[in-house]
Amino acid sequence: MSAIRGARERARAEITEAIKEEAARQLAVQGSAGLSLRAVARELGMASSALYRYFPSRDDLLTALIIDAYDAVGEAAEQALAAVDADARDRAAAAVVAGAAAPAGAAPVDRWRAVCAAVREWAVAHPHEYALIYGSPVPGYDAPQTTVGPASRVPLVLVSVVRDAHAAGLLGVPPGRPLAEPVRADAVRLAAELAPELPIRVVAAMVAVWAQLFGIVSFELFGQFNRVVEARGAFFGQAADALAAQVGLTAGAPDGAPAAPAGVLPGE
Amino acid sequence: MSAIRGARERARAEITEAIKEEAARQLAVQGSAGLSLRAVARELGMASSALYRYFPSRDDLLTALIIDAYDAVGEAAEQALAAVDADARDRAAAAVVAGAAAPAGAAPVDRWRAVCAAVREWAVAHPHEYALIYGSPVPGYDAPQTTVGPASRVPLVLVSVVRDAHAAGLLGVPPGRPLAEPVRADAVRLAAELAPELPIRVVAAMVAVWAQLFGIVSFELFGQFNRVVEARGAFFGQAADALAAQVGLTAGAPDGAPAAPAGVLPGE
DNA sequence: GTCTATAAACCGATAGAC
DNA sequence: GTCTATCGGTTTATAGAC
Repeated sequence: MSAIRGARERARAEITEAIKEEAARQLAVQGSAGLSLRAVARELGMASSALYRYFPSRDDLLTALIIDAYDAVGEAAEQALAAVDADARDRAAAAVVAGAAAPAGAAPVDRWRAVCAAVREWAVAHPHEYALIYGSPVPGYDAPQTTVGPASRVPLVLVSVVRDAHAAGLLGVPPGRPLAEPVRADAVRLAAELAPELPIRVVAAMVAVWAQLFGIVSFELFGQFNRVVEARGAFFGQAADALAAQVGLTAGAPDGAPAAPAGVLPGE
Repeated sequence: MSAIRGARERARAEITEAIKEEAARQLAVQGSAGLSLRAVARELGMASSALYRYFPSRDDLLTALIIDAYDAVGEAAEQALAAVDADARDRAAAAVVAGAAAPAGAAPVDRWRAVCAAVREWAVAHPHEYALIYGSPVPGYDAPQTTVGPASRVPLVLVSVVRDAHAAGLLGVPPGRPLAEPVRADAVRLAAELAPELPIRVVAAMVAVWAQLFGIVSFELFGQFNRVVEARGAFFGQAADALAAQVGLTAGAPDGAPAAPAGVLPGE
């Protein structure tokens, strides 16, 4: 009895997944405004009315797709961070055999770069899902509160990189003038929510950098770089480095000295 | 005879304008994908088929709207620059009476700020036109070559601010590491096209800054700043200052001296 | 140049049989 | 849970009268 309910739920989950997959495929050619329940049903060989057993309305399907997209890019960012750390630990272990320093993650700037690159790579690989979450709002659609959790995964990864750097004493002071008071107030509130130990200036800089990062990705994906920037990956890597500097992550030593040579992404 | 042709053409131009106006109004509630020739006709009290005498297809109407939007934001930027210069000249003239220096435009950073603010203000005032040109690409629509001229008005204004600063010896060296080779190649090509006298690093930085500027505007307009940034205008102003520093515009002195509180990175 | 009429589609959502 | 049938709308685009 719980067995047949299990099977039923499994079947339901499978069909739900198939619907979302087909919907995502349609998103890729029609855009979010062209997503049609009927077309999805047609392609899946079901009656359009059957879909309503899985998604009570078109907007609910859209919400599911949006959450999936946020989760996908968030997971890409998290995994990229884990991967760059694992890689660094491997190297460190090899060095320890030769008699060197302690185990740790990768250098802050390398972690930052890895996360940024992962976001861009996910976006390039899934341009329509990207447009769904970071492009023009879908007209007539209001994102429910359930999307904010998944939406904050990428920013949280970026924050964690900066927090770790700060904890390790590897975070400098971001450049720029003192914060205007209302800006400071926003940053204070954000800092209290997600990183109380970080300097307020750093928090404020992170918000700006967060928007700027996606600005570059959006310009590439939405065609603004056509006939302007050809070396997209290298350009992005350079920009990511500059963004790191803006939040106080320096390329080299704790405080001052600049370190490594030119900065192109490993994946490029 | 040429009189009646003149009248006819005037009437035609007026109706064309009315169509575009109504279409823009619809864009504001439906989004670009929901723009419908029939609805425009209905609202204008004409038969839908009559519109085809003015725009051969829906895409042509869309193209006209896109060009208008690019022109509008470009003009806003140009006028803001002219206004800030005029204002500075007024003040200078008043000072001359008191026996001070020669006439000139405003300070480079102020000009930069004015242009950035004008772009944002136009975007906030015309969110749907903004989304049309800087948001997700309209599915199934390919922008014709005729849009690239109007599209480059804003970047050209930004370039002119930097060029003037450079000519006046008021441009510093942008912070950051040396350019990776493919990025340099893009920047060299762009520099040859639109500002041969500018240092390559500055040109490269300008491209990044251009994308970042619109990244901030897009995040604000597309809802990513909801419940995150409340002091939108002040935040944007601060970010615009940081972007100015990235292209080498410093807040203060002519040449080297980092006049303002920490204009450039410590590592550079 | 504007109209009516029409073609040939499409859509979200619901009712009710099975 | 899936189906058929249907309601009540929508669209782009064209034909042909005036």
